[in-house]
Amino acid sequence: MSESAQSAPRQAQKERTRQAILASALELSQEQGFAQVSLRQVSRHAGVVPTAFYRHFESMDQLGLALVEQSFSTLRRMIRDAQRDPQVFDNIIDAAADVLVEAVKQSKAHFAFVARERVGGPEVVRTAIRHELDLFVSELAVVLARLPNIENWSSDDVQMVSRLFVRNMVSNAEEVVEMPDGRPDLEEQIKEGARRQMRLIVVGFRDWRS
Amino acid sequence: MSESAQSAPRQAQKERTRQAILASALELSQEQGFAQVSLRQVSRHAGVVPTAFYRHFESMDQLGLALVEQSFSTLRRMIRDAQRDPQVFDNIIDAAADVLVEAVKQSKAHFAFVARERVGGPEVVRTAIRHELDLFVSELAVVLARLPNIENWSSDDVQMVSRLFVRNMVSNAEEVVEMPDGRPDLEEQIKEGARRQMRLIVVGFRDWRS
DNA sequence: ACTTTGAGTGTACGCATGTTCACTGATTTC
DNA sequence: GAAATCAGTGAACATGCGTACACTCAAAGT
Repeated sequence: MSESAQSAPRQAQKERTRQAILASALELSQEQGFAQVSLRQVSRHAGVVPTAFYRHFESMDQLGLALVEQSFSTLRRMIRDAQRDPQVFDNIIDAAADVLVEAVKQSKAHFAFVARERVGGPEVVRTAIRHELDLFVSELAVVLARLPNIENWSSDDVQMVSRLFVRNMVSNAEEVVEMPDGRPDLEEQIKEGARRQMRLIVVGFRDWRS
Repeated sequence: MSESAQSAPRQAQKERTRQAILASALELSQEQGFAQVSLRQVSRHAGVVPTAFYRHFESMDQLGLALVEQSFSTLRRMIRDAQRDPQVFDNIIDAAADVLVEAVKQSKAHFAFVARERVGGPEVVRTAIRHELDLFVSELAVVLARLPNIENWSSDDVQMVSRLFVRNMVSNAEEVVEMPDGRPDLEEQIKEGARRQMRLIVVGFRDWRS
């Protein structure tokens, strides 16, 4: 390597290439789905020869798993931030809707990846995503269980609400992702939809348990 | 053609081959997703030489669209039958849960196809599925609007409930599809989950509108 | 009877793919 | 400053792909 970053320490340059490969795979996946992206396409797009790919990932499957990890670390940061937000205690629903739409907007590509590959990806990737989503449901349940109106619910009920919330999140992420660019009005509409659906879940639950 | 069906009338034999191609594509899609299935794989599996494929479909995309059509005709038959069932008037929710699980079990492959290719398929297929699902939401809304407890709701509300029901149907179809074979206990669990979620939607809606 | 039609065949082509191997040369290690 | 390391190179391969083309030979049309 002599032109793009001459004096980069070796490890840093390697990491940069690794990120270029990850970013390329993520971008190419958006157009055709991860499973249709070839090792050569990714390498080409990352500005690297196909054989160099193997210095970073054993196979395309491993690349896929790395993308799953990256995507969920984004998601986890989102829930951790939301937990610190005092507004969440007053009004989970509006907060969640805001956070969701904002997070999806910020890292659209990662959400798109999860939504798409959850059902459409190679089997190892699908399995990994399912596992991460299950974990995420449990983590969200912990957050929800601390909330004022919920603290005396059974843990099964909390788990179910959490599952419904996550399912909703995935559905709405799908919608935001499939949304044509430059239509912020639609985005507001989706956010409003998400809000109403979450309210529905909470209201329905409260009434049914009484 | 001389061995497999010597004296078949020409048109009938053609139709039979066409169905073999459709069935092959459906089966192969389950393992790898439709987009990874090649024209040659389908032809091979259908017992036909690759070039013969073109006598039936212009391209793999067209095959995909034919599968979408086939899948939704299954779905439509299901809703039409359910509409005749008097039980539906008494208890939409249990009826819907039964019908859903039963229908999915009967034509698992078609539901799997829709659930998978809705987000993971080639763009033309995705678009077609979205369109069909939108239509289906509207059709279901018509059915729902006739129901006793719903007849005085606004049509917007009915449309939204219908959308939530269909979203739920897709989600649950995904679960049934991803379900390991020979575990009827899980199936009952999914059915119960679907029932609870639909009840949630109806209860939530009723209470919020008052 | 004889001609036309058209579903299915077989060969052949150019192209993209995943993986192999021996290599280069700057950075790191000593 | 010599030696070792290792990210990235470039040529070569076998394989599977979509499609073009000329073909066969029963069934359908006359």
